[in-house]
Amino acid sequence: MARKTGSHSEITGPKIKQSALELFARYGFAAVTMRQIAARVGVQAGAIYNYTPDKQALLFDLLHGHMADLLARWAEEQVPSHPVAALDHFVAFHLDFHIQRPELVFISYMELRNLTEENFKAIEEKRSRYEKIVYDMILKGVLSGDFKVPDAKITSFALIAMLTGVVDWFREDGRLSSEELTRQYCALARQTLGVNALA
Amino acid sequence: MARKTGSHSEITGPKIKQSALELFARYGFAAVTMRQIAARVGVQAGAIYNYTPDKQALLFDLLHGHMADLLARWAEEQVPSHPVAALDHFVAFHLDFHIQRPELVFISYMELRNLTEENFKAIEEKRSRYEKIVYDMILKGVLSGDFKVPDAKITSFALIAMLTGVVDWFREDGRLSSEELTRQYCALARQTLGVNALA
DNA sequence: CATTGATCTGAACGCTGGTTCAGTTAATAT
DNA sequence: ATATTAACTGAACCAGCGTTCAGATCAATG
Repeated sequence: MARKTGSHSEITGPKIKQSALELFARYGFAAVTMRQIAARVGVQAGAIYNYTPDKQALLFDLLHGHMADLLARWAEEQVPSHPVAALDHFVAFHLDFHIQRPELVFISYMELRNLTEENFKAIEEKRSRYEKIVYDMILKGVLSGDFKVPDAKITSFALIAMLTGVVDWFREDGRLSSEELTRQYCALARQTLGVNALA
Repeated sequence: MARKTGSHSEITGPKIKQSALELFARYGFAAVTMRQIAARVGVQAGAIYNYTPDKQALLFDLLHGHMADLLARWAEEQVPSHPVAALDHFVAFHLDFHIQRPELVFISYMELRNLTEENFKAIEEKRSRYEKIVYDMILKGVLSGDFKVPDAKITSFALIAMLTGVVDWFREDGRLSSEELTRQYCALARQTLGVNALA
């Protein structure tokens, strides 16, 4: 047998990406085999090579696509000019974006070390761009006097870690709705940045 | 050749653990081979099996030892009774402990999924114990009126994520001393928990 | 209906993985 | 000195790895 009825490039291609994502997230890049991915797609291992040059490219495409998507989405956002409103807006955006893609968030942190050096640099560059967005936002609020923080750089790291850490425990069907989650974290983020804090 | 001059069980044993730790942290459990570990120790792969039943046990011992150490150290601490002082104490303890073991912290998060089910449960149980300590601390402060937080459970996760995230970027020889770091994070943690916040 | 090209199979390639073990060596005890 | 044993080597085992490719199959085209 070869080529099953109804199989198309437009179906198999995305299915491979999706299967790779799920398996990488669950077992880790190094622990996942091409045959496992193929089995999940319903195809033999060799067929994958019609869609990707190798296993490494499969990982890189996922991570690179994720970061590109993140930056593109943020670029589309209409960010309020007032620092506190901008913070709320960012918290809502960041949580929403990350909660919708827990697997991508997971492997984006976990599998960086399995990238070749040049692939790693490409991802790192995009990550830095995003961190700078947060840093600039905080710095603006500090300069305007709306935020009071010990150190803008540290706070930017702390804020990102705090928000991104949510994907480790948040479940759509859990105790909290995503709206409620956003509300709580907006309040928490304001406190962390010292909004309304005494001089 | 066999048994090199000066080789002893008391030396090779710890060296294997240390080498495994370093390699797991750098390349990931699944990507590291027994031969790599052995080479770093200066021994053949087979020799490792005089010290550990298999690769899985090597990982489990590292993770389990780490969590046991964390809980044991905390149990030794003299924690102030006042909630804000207790918070400062915890922040200092947590940062200090984690900064001194970045590799263990790293693999404790990364490699959980490479544990067998029962090994995973053993680690998870200890992790929950630690999280409960933080949760209880926060709850006490909320009840006493010293902390103002949107949700004690969420805040405990956020606080841990914020603090533990430090190992991703902190370097002993960087811009910040560890004392300075602790000071900054004590201030940040107080803000996050709403110390001195308006009703 | 015949042909073509995209899609996939199935088997193979060379290699490396974790693990085992008979045998060798060096430290210790007698 | 000799015997004993803990510590280690070196080779082997087999299963499984990523990847390749000649050939089979199906969908689409003219």
